[in-house]
Amino acid sequence: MNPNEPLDNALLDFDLLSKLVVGIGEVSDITGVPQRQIRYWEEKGIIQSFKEGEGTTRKYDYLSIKKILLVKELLDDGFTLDAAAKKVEERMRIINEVFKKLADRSEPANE
DNA sequence: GTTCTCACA
DNA sequence: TGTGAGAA
Repeated sequence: MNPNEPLDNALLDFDLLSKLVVGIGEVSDITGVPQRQIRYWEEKGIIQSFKEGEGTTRKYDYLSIKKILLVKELLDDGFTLDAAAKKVEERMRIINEVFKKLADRSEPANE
């Protein structure tokens, strides 16, 4: 973990992460958070998922997974869901900005 | 495999 | 706040 973050590596990660879409089962396996808990948090509104097309199963993208991971850490730090939700929202704001920039770089209109 | 609701601690 | 079980 160097203090400087090479954008080249970030671009590779972004391409991979942006395509990462999994169900609640995968998310629970990756994050280590039980499905009930994930649904529970979503029920509280601290995280949100999306249905793909007319499907019923929840789909989680990297941002959602990141949120779940963040909430998990926050809760472990002694925060409540409400407190964690606030911090998560602020964090997501920054992450969204970075992703937007990454997306812009990842889609060069021309060589 | 997933979803939901009811109930309990 | 988080989990159990049953049912679809």
